[in-house]
Amino acid sequence: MIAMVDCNSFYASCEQVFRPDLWGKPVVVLSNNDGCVIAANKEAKQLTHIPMFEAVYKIKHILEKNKVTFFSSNYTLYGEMSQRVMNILGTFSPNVEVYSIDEAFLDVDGMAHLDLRAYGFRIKEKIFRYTGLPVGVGIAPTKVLAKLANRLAKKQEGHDQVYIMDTEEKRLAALQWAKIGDIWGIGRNHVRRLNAIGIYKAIDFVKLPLAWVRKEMTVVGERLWRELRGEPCLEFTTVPKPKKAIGTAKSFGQKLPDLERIEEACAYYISEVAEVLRAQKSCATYVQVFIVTNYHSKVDKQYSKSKTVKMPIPTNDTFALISEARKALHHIYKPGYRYKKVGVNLTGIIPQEYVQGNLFQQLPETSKKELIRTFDRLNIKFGKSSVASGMIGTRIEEWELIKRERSPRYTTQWRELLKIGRSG
DNA sequence: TCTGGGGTCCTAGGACCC
DNA sequence: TCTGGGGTCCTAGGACCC
Repeated sequence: MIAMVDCNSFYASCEQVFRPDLWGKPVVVLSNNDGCVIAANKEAKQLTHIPMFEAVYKIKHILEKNKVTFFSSNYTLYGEMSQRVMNILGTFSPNVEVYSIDEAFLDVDGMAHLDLRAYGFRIKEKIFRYTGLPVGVGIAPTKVLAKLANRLAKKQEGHDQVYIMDTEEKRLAALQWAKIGDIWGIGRNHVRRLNAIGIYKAIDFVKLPLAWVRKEMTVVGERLWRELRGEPCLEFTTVPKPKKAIGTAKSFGQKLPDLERIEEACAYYISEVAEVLRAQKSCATYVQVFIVTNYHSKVDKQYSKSKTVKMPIPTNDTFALISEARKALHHIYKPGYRYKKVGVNLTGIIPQEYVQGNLFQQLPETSKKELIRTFDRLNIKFGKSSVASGMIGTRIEEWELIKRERSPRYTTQWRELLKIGRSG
């Protein structure tokens, strides 16, 4: 059996933990650049039926009328709260697969002697007591069914956030209950195509011939189909695999027509991803750079282009990567457009000890590697970008994204600790 | 005027190589 | 009238997840 534990309205809940004055009140969290709504707590969802990913400026009046508190996203806080939850889960099973910032699978095999229902409640109660975060728990024979059990735990009356799918009757009842789009892995497009042939419930999906599923939904669909029938097909991976791609692409705080500012943002993003690359002790073979204009705009001319370049030798050296990325950017940049975003992507990622030089280009000598290591240590000690490539420039405020309503980083910055007591 | 970011997996076609 | 087979690399797009 596999348990799936998932935090309720995770971002909104994190914000509320530190704001008792907001308990029981509607709260939403906004995307980067405060562009749209990415999380809403139960109260906010009930109150206004706020569609997720709706542009903030379109629904601002609804938020204000209903006194909904909104926050810019504070990933430092969410990431750290997530670690606390995962640490607690580690006390419940030796095998935990962290699936996302707010979800994990627990291997519950070999715990047949336990009362799984009581076990589920213990997880829920311990996490709440230690972190203040509410979670739901679903336990079932496969990952896809555990996700479904988790959904039942939250959506059906009377389960109190814990649901155990431990019999064939319960599995069939769940499939009967679930709409096809409730299934993990079946998104908008597959729902449309399945509806078109008269499939609306999960139970109808598992009755489809496998050949149809395989042909129309590839091997991915086949795995879902089998998992829903109780046959495990998805791996359980407790040790996270090294990333195959590391990228970042953030909208600018304002539209940028000129190459100079875009170059600086590009260099900055490369510094960020190169740091992640070094932290996982890897090197990248390819660098991709892309630029886009605002595709929502009806008045602006549209343009987007990407370019991938191969590094002479796979590397994780910020300076080497910036220099190649810059060439790629020059290649695709065209004047006369208002750009909204530049993105970078490192691919062809290999462990750093596998990097091979060639006859004409030597691997970076030890002193260069030591320099980069010092670079990373300084930034850890004194904060992000304390030392950086000169290519980043000094006018970050002209392109960086906007976070007007960010909450304090309560758990990671001494200066932003929660204060309790009378002011003054 | 304002519309997110970071990922994975799969498929297919074109260019090119031998 | 007839026009290979096996492979890599790159790009692009579609689907999905949180």
